[in-house]
Amino acid sequence: MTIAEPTVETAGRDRILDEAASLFLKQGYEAASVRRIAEAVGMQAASIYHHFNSKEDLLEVILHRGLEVMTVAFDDASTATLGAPGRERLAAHIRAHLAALYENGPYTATHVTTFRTAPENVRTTIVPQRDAYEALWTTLLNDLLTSGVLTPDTAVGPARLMLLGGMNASVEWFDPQRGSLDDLAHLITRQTLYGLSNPLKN
Amino acid sequence: MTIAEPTVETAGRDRILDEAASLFLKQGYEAASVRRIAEAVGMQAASIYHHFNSKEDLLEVILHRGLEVMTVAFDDASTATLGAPGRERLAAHIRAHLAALYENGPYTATHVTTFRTAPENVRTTIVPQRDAYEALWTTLLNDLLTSGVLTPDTAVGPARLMLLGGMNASVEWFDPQRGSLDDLAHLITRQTLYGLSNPLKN
DNA sequence: GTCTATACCACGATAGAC
DNA sequence: GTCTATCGTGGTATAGAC
Repeated sequence: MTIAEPTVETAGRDRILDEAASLFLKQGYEAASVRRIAEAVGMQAASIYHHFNSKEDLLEVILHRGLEVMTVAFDDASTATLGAPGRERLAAHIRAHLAALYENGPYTATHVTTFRTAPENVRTTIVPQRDAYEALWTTLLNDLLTSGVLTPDTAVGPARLMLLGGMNASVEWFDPQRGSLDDLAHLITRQTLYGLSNPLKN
Repeated sequence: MTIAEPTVETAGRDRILDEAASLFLKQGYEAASVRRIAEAVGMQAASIYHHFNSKEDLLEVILHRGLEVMTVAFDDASTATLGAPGRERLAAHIRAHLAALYENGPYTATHVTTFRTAPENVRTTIVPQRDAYEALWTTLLNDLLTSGVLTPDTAVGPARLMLLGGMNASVEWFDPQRGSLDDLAHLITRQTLYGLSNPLKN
């Protein structure tokens, strides 16, 4: 075999990122030590520093990747529902955000749970990409408002914060091993659009 | 003055709890050191250990107090709306939970943000009280379902998780200094009951 | 009840061999 | 690219004077 093996050159690096993100998600950034991360990967703590300059650097890469997963999912949902009715477009984007949280590694869930208390310089670096993701949602909701899908008196800003907050909060209780992601997406879409009130008693 | 001064004997202790809860809220439990907490109080780190056995002990007391604040607020809302219509009762309890988060010290907000990654033995100690608070909400929502305020096909379990999750997630963006708590409560109540959908286009 | 002094340990990170 | 060995720091916590 003289043909080069199709090895992914970042395999070792990605392995570290996977384990680190999982531990940051479960224990929090400060509580997860570099030694413990290295143990999970199966190497010595010092070896981590061949791939990353610092523990903060590790977190920064993970937070960026979490946002990248969300953003790609959002864009995919957008192209997949280009001419579709407003309610379907919203449903697809909700489903996409939840898929980012539960189906593409721990990066997005880790982002969502660790960003608020991350070291300030790390947060500062992440903010622009984060603003860009939120702007995507603002644009989507504004479109739905303009096209009459949402009530005219909808405050788009708070609505976006509530919707994203509610989805992200599901990491506290939703277990993708036990529940169906489609069911969760359907539930959130329905509750967001129509609420819990009994329409017969309005 | 031979009459005893009405001093609160736990003032020093409460002072420590206040500063510790604030720092746990802002930086997370692990990142906030005992030395830093002591500095905020204006004493030496060693003095903290006259009032608490350990840093974990400090966290445990704070988490318990956070739940106590929530529970008292819930019960007050219950007695205040005893004979009231279902929608008003729901509105009052939503407002009460948000008041616990933003108006009675940092305890409830700290509980909500640090419980998930708290050391396991601490979490275990807290769980029963936490379950009791969630049971209060389950009972309330079941009442509203039985009395026809909520759609008959409402899944009370997920509805409770979504509602509490959405309210708790507001700690990431709501600033009680800048926004009105009544407005927030009204917004969440309205969105929970009726959703964002334009009723004219249903 | 608060202080000074300090024990002891785990942390992030580096040096340098292989 | 991973290892062993180690450095320096800051962490929780304790001892004992005042």
